[in-house]
Amino acid sequence: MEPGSRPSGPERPTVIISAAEVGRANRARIVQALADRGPLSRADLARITNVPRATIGSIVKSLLSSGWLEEGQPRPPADGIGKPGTPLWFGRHAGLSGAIHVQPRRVVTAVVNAAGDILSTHRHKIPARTSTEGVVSVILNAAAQEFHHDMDELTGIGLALPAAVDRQTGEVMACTPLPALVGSHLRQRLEDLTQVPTVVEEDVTTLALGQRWFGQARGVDDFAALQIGDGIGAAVMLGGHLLRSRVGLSEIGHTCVDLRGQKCTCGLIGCWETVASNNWLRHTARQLDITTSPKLTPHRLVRLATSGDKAAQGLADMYAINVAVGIANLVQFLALPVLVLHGDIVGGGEYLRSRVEQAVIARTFPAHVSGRVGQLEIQLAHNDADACLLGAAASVLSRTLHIHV
Amino acid sequence: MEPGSRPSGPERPTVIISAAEVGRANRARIVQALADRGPLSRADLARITNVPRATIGSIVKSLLSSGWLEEGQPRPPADGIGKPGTPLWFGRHAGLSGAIHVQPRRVVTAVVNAAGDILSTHRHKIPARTSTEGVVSVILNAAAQEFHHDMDELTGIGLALPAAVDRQTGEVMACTPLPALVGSHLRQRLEDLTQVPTVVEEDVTTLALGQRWFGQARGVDDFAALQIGDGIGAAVMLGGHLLRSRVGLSEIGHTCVDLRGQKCTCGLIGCWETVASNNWLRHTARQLDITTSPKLTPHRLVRLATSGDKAAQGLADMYAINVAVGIANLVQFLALPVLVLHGDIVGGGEYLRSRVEQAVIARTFPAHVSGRVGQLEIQLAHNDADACLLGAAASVLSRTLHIHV
DNA sequence: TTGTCTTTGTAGTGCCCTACTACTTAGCGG
DNA sequence: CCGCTAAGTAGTAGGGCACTACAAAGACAA
Repeated sequence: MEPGSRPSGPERPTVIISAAEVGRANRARIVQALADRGPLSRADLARITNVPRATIGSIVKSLLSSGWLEEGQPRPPADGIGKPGTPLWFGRHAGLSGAIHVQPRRVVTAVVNAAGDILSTHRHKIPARTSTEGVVSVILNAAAQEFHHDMDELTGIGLALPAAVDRQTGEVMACTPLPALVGSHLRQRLEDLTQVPTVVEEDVTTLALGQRWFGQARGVDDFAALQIGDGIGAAVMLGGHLLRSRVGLSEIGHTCVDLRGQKCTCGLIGCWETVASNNWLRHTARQLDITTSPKLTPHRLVRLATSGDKAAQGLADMYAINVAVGIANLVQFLALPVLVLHGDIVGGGEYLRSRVEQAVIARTFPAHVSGRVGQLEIQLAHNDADACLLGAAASVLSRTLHIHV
Repeated sequence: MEPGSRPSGPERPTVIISAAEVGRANRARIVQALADRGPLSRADLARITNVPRATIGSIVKSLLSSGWLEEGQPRPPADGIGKPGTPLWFGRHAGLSGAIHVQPRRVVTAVVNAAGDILSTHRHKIPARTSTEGVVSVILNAAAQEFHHDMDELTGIGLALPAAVDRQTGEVMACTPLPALVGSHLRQRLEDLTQVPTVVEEDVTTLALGQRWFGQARGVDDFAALQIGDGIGAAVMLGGHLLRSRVGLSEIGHTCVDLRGQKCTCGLIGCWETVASNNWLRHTARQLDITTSPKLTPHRLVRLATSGDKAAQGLADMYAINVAVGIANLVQFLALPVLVLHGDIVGGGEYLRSRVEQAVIARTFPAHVSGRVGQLEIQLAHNDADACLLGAAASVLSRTLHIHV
């Protein structure tokens, strides 16, 4: 092959690793190993990483002196033989992140440590129909109040937005619930205010990071977090890394599952969202003469179904199948063994979860589901309320620690 | 968050980076930078990597002495000012890989260097209806013949199979065209024969690697290679890494695009393959009374269409749309800017390609297609014939060089 | 109480690798 | 021949892990 003209991809700069970066990367790995597995002694870490204890000792020493880790009370080994190891765990003020979760009607802020403890949190209302400046000032004020105590301790601030975010600049590209946020230079303004590095992420992305660092997917390298409600979003981790293109948006809710289906609000045909969103649920409920006084949600649907309403049971089954179709596509494509559900669908509880799981299994090859992989697990998020907040903190950790050497 | 019980994911071992690994990784990055961009001087490399020239000098020195790189004739810089740089490029016998491409009816072998030059190649027939032992012995003999000259120079052997392969063991899990290969311990037997480390990959995976190292996607970090013919397969690179779950198969051809569609041979409903495979093409042609004496292929279909056959034109449009639906899903999900097509569809030429591209654009959001991303590009593979062979070699390079530090 | 066994944590040295500075080499043009 | 620019190279410094040997801490038995 002649070394002639080449296609000019948007080039990722080639990186040469220096000794100092090795140190940073190794410290980060120790931190992540602890986050994944809980408190461990130096000897435990040495076994896991397959390096001499002395090496771990020196890495840990720097983490201890910088305040990331603390030594616990020595604990005798399981078989009672040998010197007790000293468990290492995060200090209460280690790896502090500022977390901001912007929702359509309010802003929630928190300070979170590396162990995932929420040290403080507050809520702030966003007035309806507010200008860009109005929304931004609510967010900035919320940040100023929440963070002013620990401002110099914060390693970073994470911002979870219900919006499409440009990965390079952090700029909001599109935001249905709060259109005012588009082009608001939010990251820059937060950094100007706080002097703390700030990372802006789409909310569903933070869900995956939050589950990975602090939640049900701790230590799990291959899984997806899905948010299913008014719309559908997903973030996938594969090999411990988020799936994200250098540029452009992930719109799994607008992938086609129904060639000859309904036209979606986005203009395309047969999007997954056209058959598995709250809108579909309400529209179909009306067609089936299922009426609930407030707007129908998966939660209310399941209440009806479990109270014996046949039509509601039928609708719940259809909804489960429609949700499952998109999930099954994800599983067929990427062979993900774990999926964590967030959003309104969580209100459907075990009733809905089991039906979705069965439907996904029915729509995927057995190889992914049984055999060596173990069971395919579809889980409901345990902490759906705080998930984005923890996720925002997790994105700070990922940013600071994941030296992708 | 209390460090209590954790889910036990199939754990990726935590790795600590040593100084020696830094050296290997940096040498690998220099090699890849050259493969991506063509011959470069040390100073060029230093600019690209943003490190001092002296550092590059020392890295290059070891690559020169180990025979990977050679110095070319010094070439004066573009503006004629300053000392001419010495271009570095792969030696003709640098990074030799053995490549084996197993097809349903034959085995093709080759020796390929790091520049992607095929130094020698041969074909061997596989007799019809052969036992496991029969197929294996054809492959082993082919390897023995092709490689016995350069056996100790080979950095590895790459094997591209039309089969689902277990990522950990290299064992064939399923193989429709050659069922005899299942459980044949092919990798082990090749390694026993040659004493050279061997990597076994599904053919479509090697296509992506081949395009990345030697083909149209050189230097491109985000793209997909698709094989569209009797079935549909895809391999995706994101951020320069292959998308692959730790375990389990990627079956994008069996993702659902048609909720209420036909039953697929795999047992699921509305798989992409049910509307975009050669089988669909032939079945629909019969329904439309389009007849060709031998079996219909995209190539023959386009010949009919361009010769004025209205029915064939209509069928080609439908085929393009059906192919586009699945590609559009991929683009919506992962925002891939480049897609390279392999397989029978390549026979459809520009006529078919442009129709597929238009249909994909019509089924994706403008954001991915225009704007900062640049145009969405759907390309036909230029070297479809040798693609898997080069891909097999590329998978060896990826394996030997991609120290995922 | 003491010695043995096992395991944990730590010095201290050596090696690998990149960063940095200063120098040599090489071509061009006046 | 000199000045200018850029490429390539010693040689030293420093960061960081590997390795070996050793001290420390508990369990247990003589």
